[in-house]
Amino acid sequence: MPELPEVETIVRRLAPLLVGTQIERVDVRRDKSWSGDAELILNRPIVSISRRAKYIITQFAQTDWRLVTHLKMTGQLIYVAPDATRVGGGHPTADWVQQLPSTHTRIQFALNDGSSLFFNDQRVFGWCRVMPASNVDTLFAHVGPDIIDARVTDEWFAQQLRHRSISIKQAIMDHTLVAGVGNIYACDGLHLAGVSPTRACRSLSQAEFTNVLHAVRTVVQQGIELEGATISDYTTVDGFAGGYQDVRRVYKREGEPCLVCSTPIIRIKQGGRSTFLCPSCQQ
DNA sequence: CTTGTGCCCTGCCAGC
DNA sequence: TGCTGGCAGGGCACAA
Repeated sequence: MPELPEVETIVRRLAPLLVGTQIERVDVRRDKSWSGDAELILNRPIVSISRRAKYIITQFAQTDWRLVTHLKMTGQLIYVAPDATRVGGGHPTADWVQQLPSTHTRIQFALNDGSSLFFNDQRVFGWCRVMPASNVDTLFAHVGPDIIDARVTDEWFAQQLRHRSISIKQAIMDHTLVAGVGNIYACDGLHLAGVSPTRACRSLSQAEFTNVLHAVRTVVQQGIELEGATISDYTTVDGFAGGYQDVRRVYKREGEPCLVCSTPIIRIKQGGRSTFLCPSCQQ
């Protein structure tokens, strides 16, 4: 489940590989995963690849048309160099190369340097869209600042939530408020903060809001440093796992001991989503 | 404006 | 063994 750290990792790895190259061909293997006119972005040097919230934006020279990608839960971007080696220097095992395109490959991009980029997505929730820059602005008009953005101050964060009746967990996952936080880092952040995910926002003090904000930021930053969490489908662009899953605090650790107090982690439902918490540390 | 619900889609897995 | 129903979930449309 790619969240801000996973998408950030993908963008950091992909940018130096793709900037300056041109997309020569787009092979749409599943219509649902693509919209817009691919011709508008073909054979133009890629100028930049960036991230906003969990969206990936690719800019091309001399055009306002952008390629915007959202991986949703199971999307992957996998880069294969011209000689079919992994970016990380791993040996190109036959099975790894032959797996691409796989049954889950929805879009295949052919670059002018002979490399390929595969957009894989098991559940077909993710998408790639060609859209003008103005539509990208519209897309982000109602997306809050990234959780790691310095403009999210302690005071502003508390101000936004102080009178809300929704739970603190649902609030930090609401990307119209702050963007980039999904289930993994929301659960782990609240555990680090020692705050119950079921607490209504309006019951938190200023100190607790500050505590929660800083804790969520801490785990998100840790996720970036460890190149994301590989729990189900996420991989780095060269097909390797991230490192955050090994240090995660509560997410998908139901029944396992709390890292702080050894109480078994429990799972509850909030708004149709699973929430993991320590019933002792997070009263 | 705020909050809640259902939908999109596929593969996995527990249970029979 | 083989089938089936339930589940997972980010973002959005829509209802209340």
